[in-house]
Amino acid sequence: MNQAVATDPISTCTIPTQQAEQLQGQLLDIQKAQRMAEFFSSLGDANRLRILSLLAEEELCVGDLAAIVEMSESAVSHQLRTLKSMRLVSYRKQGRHVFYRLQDHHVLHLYQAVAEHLDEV
Amino acid sequence: MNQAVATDPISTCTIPTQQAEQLQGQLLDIQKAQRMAEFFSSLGDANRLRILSLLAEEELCVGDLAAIVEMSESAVSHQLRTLKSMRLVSYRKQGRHVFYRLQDHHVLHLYQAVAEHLDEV
DNA sequence: ATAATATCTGAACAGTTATTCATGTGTCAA
DNA sequence: TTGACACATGAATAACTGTTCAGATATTAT
Repeated sequence: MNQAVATDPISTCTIPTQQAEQLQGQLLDIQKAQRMAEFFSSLGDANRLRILSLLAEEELCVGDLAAIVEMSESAVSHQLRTLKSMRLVSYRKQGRHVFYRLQDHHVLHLYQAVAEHLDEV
Repeated sequence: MNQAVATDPISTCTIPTQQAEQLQGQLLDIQKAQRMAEFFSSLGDANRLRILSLLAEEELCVGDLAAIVEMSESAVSHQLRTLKSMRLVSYRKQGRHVFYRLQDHHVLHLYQAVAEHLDEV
């Protein structure tokens, strides 16, 4: 149905229009770009990274996390919420405690890769 | 000199204080956490990712980038500025054009890793 | 029940960020 | 020189984000 939509010609300055159109095909589509951006953003906060650095060692409850990173329990809870929504952490409830842990080690590898990358420079 | 600073005892709820102190040693220090957060944040914007996805293919000037991603040249220039400050892209000037390219392929690998990670779920 | 503990939640506020707009700089062509 | 083009920059505005605060929920102990 909506194939061959006549879009405006791309007004380029150095490359031919045809090449520009081809590159537009390579272009990361907006929705995926948005999802990736949200993922990276979820790692784009120092306190969330600090929390993750602890959870990389062992599972911890909110109160202990808060005590160790020296943040309010509320602030930690809010941050865990966003980490949870990005599936970076999961949790189990035990009595009145909630223990959080890394959801998988993909994240840890990413974290380590960037840590090393920044040391290089 | 400033070793053995007597800090307040950590008031934990489930783990012993001693363990909490040990974990505090494992904790990502604030300055490094901040640098890592800035790095991840620089990837935390859909338009910047889209720009990077093009530069992953080939070097491009600002005007062509703007035309392909359909943003104003000013907006693209601002974004390139932050990518440049994070050493994600570099550039060369040629006449009145400025050609940007990925600074290294570390970034590309990171980008690809996350792209795949998000496809998994 | 009541109180204390552990966590979560929503509103509010401050700080940050991305875009637009107007303007400035540098390069090329006529 | 003049004008057009490519890009950069600063200010302003709107949207977003992280924290605090007050209060809600749920669990355990008394």
